[in-house]
This record gives sequence, C-alpha cells and structure tokens, in this order.
Amino acid sequence: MKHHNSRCLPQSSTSDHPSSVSDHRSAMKEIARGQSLVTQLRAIVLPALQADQRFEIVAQMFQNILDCSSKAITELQLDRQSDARADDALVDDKKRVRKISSDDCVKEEGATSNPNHQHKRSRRSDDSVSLETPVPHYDGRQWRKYGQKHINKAKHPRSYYRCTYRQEQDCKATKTVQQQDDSTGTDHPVMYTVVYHGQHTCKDNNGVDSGTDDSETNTQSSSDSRSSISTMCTDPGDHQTSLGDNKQLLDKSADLITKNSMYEPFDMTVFAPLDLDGWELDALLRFRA
DNA sequence: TCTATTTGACCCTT
DNA sequence: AAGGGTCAAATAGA
Repeated sequence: MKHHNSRCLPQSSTSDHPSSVSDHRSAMKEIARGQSLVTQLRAIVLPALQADQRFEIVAQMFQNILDCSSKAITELQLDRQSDARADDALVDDKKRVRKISSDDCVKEEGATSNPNHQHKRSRRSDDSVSLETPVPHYDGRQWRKYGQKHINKAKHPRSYYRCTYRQEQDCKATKTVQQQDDSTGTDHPVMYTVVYHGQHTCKDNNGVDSGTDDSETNTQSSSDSRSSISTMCTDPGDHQTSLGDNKQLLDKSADLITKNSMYEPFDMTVFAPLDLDGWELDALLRFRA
C-alpha cells in the first residue's frame, strides 16, 4: 500500500477549516504519545512473554498498533503539508530562487567542495513530530546513523538518523534522538526526545516484505544477520554509567531472547521487539523497577 | 571484505 | 558569527 504523494492529494483549504492545522498538530501529538506508550508497553510485555506461545500474536498486535498510528501520522502530515504548501509556495519560491542562483554560481564557477553538498539543511518545525520515550530506537523502523552533534546548552549530544532505505528507495525520513538533560541520576527511566522528520516512502515497514524472495537477497542484505535494526547506542558515555555492571547480564538476556525468537516461523526482524540494545534494556529495566 | 558507526569539516539558515 | 544538519573519510566490527 503506497502512501499518497502529497502532490496528488486534494488540496484541503485551510480557509475552509481554520482550525485544521492546530487540530492536526494536536492529533499528531496525541498519536505520537500513544506510540510512545505502546512502545514502552511493548518493551515490558514482550520480554515477559518470550516463552509464551502467544508471543508472536502479541508482538504482531503491537506492531499493527504502531503501524496504524504511524500511518495516521503520515496521513496527517501529508494533509498538513498540502495545506501548508499552498501557503508556503510564495515564500519557498523566494528562498528557492536565492538558493538556486547561489548554488549555480558556486557550481558553475567551480565548486569549492563536493557536488553532493547540495541539500538544504533547514527543517520546518511543522514537518516534524516529536515524542519522548525511554526507548528511542524501538519504533519498528530501521535507521542508520549519519551524524552526531553537541547541541548548544544541551548536556547530551544529538544523534541523527536516516532511513536505512534512503538510497535503495529514496526514503527521506530522518529522525534525531537526544537524551533529555534532566533524565540522568533519577529513579525514572532515562528519557529521550525523538523528532521524526519527513515520511517513510520506503516499502512497508522495513522493506523486508519486498524481499519475499529472500533466497536472492542482495549484497546489502547479506549483513542482515548482523543487524536487523541498525540503530544502537551511539552516544559515548551517555549510557555507560547506567549500563554499569548489569551490562553483561543484560546482553545475555538480550541474546537469549533473540535466540528464542530467531527460530520463529515468521520474520521477527519486522518487529525487532527483542533486538534490544544494552541501553534499551537498561531503560526497560529501569522502567520496570 | 563489507557494512555500520564515528567524527571532523563543510554548508546553510538565522 | 553562531548554531545546527549533512557529508564523507576513517575506523570498527563481524
């Protein structure tokens, strides 16, 4: 099922619905909050069900719920963008004129650097959805980290991720993950602010479904056994203290859980419910405590 | 050897 | 000029 191209969506006039933008925004926030809660719940429930026959069903149900909310957010985003696009058209066009002309000048007169540096870096805040979660990578999507930066006045660095299928399927979805400053040294779980930008245009969840002919996996998927979810704790120092002495135990647990699920008849990588990284387990255990 | 992550540099917006 | 987002070479790990 393909998402609608925003350009193909009927233009829902904001003038017809003056409150639609704020309605969309609050709706998206609520859905995102629901996603966060479901994600947290899943992190609690699935490990407890690892030896249970109902594990698969429950995992699938969780994933279906998350898929539903993801699609709802996507639809809302597309709807909002189609509204905003009309409003922004003039403004964007002005910016674009300046951008293109300056780019042309630079490139035609011999670019000083890589021609790949053609992307705009600005992000419109209304293109994004943010949520707070103790398990920032537990969203059922596959992400690849492409950068990390220290943000001004923030204790913890911000990590930048893009969809794993960006190259293969030109999926423009990105997200940033940043640990909240006030979430260390307290009893409650470490919380992260996750901001999603853009929509997934890659096929289905993880692109896995398109590989039903998995006998001829391409070269890139040859490493699938190594990582079904390519995100992991990448903030050096951020989690070391919290992982502490329990890390080995947690790793063993994760390993055991993963092995248990490895031989299930369906592809667990779709859900990746038990592909917990150390910090996710840490967050989970703190959450449960 | 291949893929993912790290990290400094570059570039753009404000 | 500062801050933030992205790139890409270097590095790590399986």
